[in-house]
Amino acid sequence: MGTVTKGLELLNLFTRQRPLIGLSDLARLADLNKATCYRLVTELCDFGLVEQVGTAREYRLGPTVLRLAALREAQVPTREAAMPVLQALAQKTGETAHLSMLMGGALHTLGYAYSPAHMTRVTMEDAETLPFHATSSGLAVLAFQPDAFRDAFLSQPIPRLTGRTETNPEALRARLAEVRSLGLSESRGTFQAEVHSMAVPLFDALGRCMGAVAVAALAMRMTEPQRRLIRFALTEAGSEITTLWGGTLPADIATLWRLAA
Amino acid sequence: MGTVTKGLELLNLFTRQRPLIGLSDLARLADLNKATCYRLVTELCDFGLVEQVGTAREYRLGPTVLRLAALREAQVPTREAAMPVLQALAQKTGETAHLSMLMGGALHTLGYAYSPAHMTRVTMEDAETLPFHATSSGLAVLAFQPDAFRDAFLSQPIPRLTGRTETNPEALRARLAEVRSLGLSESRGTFQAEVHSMAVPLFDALGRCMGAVAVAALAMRMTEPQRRLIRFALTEAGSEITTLWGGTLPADIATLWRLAA
DNA sequence: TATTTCGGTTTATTATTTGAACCGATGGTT
DNA sequence: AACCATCGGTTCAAATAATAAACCGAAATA
Repeated sequence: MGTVTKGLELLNLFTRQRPLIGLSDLARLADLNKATCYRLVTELCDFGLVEQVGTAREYRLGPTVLRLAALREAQVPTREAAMPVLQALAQKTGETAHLSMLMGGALHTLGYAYSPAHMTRVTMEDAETLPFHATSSGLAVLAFQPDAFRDAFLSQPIPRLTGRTETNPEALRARLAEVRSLGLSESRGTFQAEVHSMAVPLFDALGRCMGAVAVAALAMRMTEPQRRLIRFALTEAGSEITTLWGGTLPADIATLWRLAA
Repeated sequence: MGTVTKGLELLNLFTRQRPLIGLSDLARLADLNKATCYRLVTELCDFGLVEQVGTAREYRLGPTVLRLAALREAQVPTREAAMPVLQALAQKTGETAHLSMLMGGALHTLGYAYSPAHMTRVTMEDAETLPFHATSSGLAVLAFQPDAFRDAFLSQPIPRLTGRTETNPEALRARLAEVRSLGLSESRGTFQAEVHSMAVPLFDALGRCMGAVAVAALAMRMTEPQRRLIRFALTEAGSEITTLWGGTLPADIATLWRLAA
């Protein structure tokens, strides 16, 4: 592994649950020598990707990430462009709509929109990491990745997150084949017990799957007519966002979606 | 210079004017061997900080920056917290309000707000780099940096940007002393010929200057009464944002601002 | 068709990274 | 108050990873 990667991996240790990390913790979490870790985190600090805060001298993500994000959105308005579609999707379905994207090999929440239709709803957090095997978005994306990527993921240990999480690699392989044949994925309580969701993949200009749009609802509201409605709204939103991103829907997916509608 | 820094410096080559860069260009711009550059940019790609686009295989900033920015804002709502103050400032002064922050040793635009009061206005771009010597924000921030930082900047060649730009290091040193004694800075056509602006510094919890708020107007509208109004609104906004950021206004600055009002 | 430049790869040489030991400071515990 | 563990940070010889030049086929450019 290159030194740059080692340094960048440090950034991944900062999460919503653990926003502040001291030097020793950082070294332990990253499995690095403390001196090495110090040198790396100092370089990240100099660049502003990380900053040191308060008297405890703990580290956290720095302001430079905001600048880079502003530059990125100015050039490729990924999030901004998709948000209106997401809001419309939440509106049409009366449930939580959700956009995720592959970032550095993992799937992360890019944005979401709620519907005021019900007093109970599935809530989301930006930048959250989504497990490939236990979410509809994860399945939708994993199904359309190159074989090598899928194989690499399925050969790792797969954690059970709820009583219904599928953890058998071969069973998952079958589910992914099914997702490919439908152009659409579902999860039923496999990530959070009371949540059912449906998702469709999103594609870039080269036909690579880059992310997913999903609708998540409390299990009890996922009736058959509601699922039909969601399926229709989802495929529509999937087409729109793919287009907005300058992507092209693979012909077979387009056909599948037309049939589903 | 560490390898991580070398890799991160590549990120700084992507700007609003030059969002896409090919491998050879990247190597030339960074003054690196092509093989070295390739290895570095590949590592950035793997992490998603950079992505390769289209058939020309050019590189641009990647989606991971969005995820990091979301995490950062969730923990430290720097931008989000300051935006309402900025909007109020634009409203009160009838001119463009502008927030900048030190990021990795350079000053960058973090946000801005326009006023509808006039049909002509100073326009801004997010993430733009602001020269320390030629903008009111730059002077406000530079004035309150540690001596080593200021000396390092002033010992570099200082570019002339307009006919009125001050480029003499000693003259600049005098201006910075003046800014310190007023707690406020001004620029008159030193960055863009027709723009006058005023700025105040912002401080963090340890009393370090982290950025600036500014109001920028067309030169012809910067009358003396207007400057008084702006001075008052700016110091108010500076106090508010410093507080929102969890910072503390140095006692002497607080006194200077009270006198100015 | 000839030539340059492109993105990417290979290799021995070289310079950087690494990790154990160490430092003074801090903060509980006895 | 003495003790002990742990903190952030530093040092330096040993080990490893980064580097640069030459090279490749493909694609522009002439």
